[in-house]
Amino acid sequence: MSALKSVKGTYDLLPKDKAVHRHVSETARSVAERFGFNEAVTPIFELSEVFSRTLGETSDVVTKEMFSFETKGGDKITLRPEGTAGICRSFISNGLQQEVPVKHFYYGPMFRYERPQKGRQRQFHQVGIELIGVETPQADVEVIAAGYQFLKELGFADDVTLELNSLGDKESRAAYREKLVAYFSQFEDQLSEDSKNRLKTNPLRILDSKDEGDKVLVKDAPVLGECLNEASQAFYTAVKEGLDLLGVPYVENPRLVRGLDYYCHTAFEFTTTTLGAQGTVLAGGRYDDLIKMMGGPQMPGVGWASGVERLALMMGEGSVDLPRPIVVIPVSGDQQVEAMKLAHQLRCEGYIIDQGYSGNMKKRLNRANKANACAAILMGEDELARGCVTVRDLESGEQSEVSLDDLVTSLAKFK
RNA sequence: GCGAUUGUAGCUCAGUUGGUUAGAGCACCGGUUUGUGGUACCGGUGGUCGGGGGUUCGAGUCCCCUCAAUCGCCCCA
Repeated sequence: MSALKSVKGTYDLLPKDKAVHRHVSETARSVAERFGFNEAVTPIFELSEVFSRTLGETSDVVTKEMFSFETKGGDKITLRPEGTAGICRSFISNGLQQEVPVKHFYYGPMFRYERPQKGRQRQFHQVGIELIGVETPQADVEVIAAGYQFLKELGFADDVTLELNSLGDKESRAAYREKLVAYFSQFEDQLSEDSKNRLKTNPLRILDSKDEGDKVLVKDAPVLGECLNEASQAFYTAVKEGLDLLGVPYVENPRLVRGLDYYCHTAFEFTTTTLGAQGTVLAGGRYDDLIKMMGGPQMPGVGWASGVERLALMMGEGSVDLPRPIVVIPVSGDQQVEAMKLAHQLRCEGYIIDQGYSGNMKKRLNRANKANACAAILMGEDELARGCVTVRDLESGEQSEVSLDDLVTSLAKFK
């Protein structure tokens, strides 16, 4: 009880629950591949500057959520809090501008030092895709459509809402920021403490403040859309038209902003009301200046990340079954060796075979039940003498004798 | 980082205004059944009551600290 436990914000994923997580990540991989994104794996830690230089020095992720440490050689290392920075670093390191457009899918653990809650852990998992090297809205449409298809194949088409906004290009955003700061500054003393800080660090975030007082002020705040210049306007329209064309439903949310500095133009979020405060299930946007900020070439990109734990939570415990084995049971100790040999042969033929290690037949059948086995192969002295075994269908209870020569083919229905 | 709630067996929980040896269901192990599972009945293992300190003749129960989880804020997937 007071023995060892996993550290705060981490947890053990046992096979039953992992089956659900795996279904989520495999679905993502499958959809990504159909959209032309193949899996890349980057290290789960990077030099700290990979994140601090790109996420924005004032972002919460950098100021309070990074898991950082120093190596014996004095390198400052950070466990990755998100996936995009690593993919972009890898793009630069490997000279991938030669192979543009680059389309990567990733899956793996991320780390954020924050207060754990349901659907929010210190070590958690994300799947994501990044499309690098395409500056036209076609890329945004494809990326968002892939995200929608992923959620749809998990069965969440009706549980999520796609919220869409445009942050505009650099010029538009700077103009808006100025307008916004001017507006809120007149009411500075009426703003919540949090928003007073946000006014200095990230004024856009005031727009989605949950403080009631702030909400009143936000209602009359200037809207980003008004500040979009012609090019940004056209880009946004093209994205919307593309989504309409593909039948991807969305809701425009002019107050949707991003926490990380590197986003521009398209920002989107798939949200759900079923997870309490952790409503965002898949989110992303366009990051045209990120790679340049990191010291690489000017290279546009767009992508998203999605929280595996949150989606697994939505799926529900036990919503995905573990593979069902066929169990090999020697009727008495005399058939133990034969059973082991047969189990091995069938495994080599591609069957999922379980075998008990002790106990009489009753106990072994009992365990077969608990393992959710679909069939049992009973090996008794009598039938072995005839070169046969008994195959019992554990679903129906029907059983019949099968000659060892025909066994592999007659088991096919249990595969 | 801030605020609130919770913490008794592997799991879900009971445990009166502080009072002897802390209970139940499920799960697990064994038996009824020495070649046939999921049912039923019987029996058994398992707890320093999250941890530490304090008040008291006496603490699972009251107080303080600490750890963890849950909910909300910040922020985010």
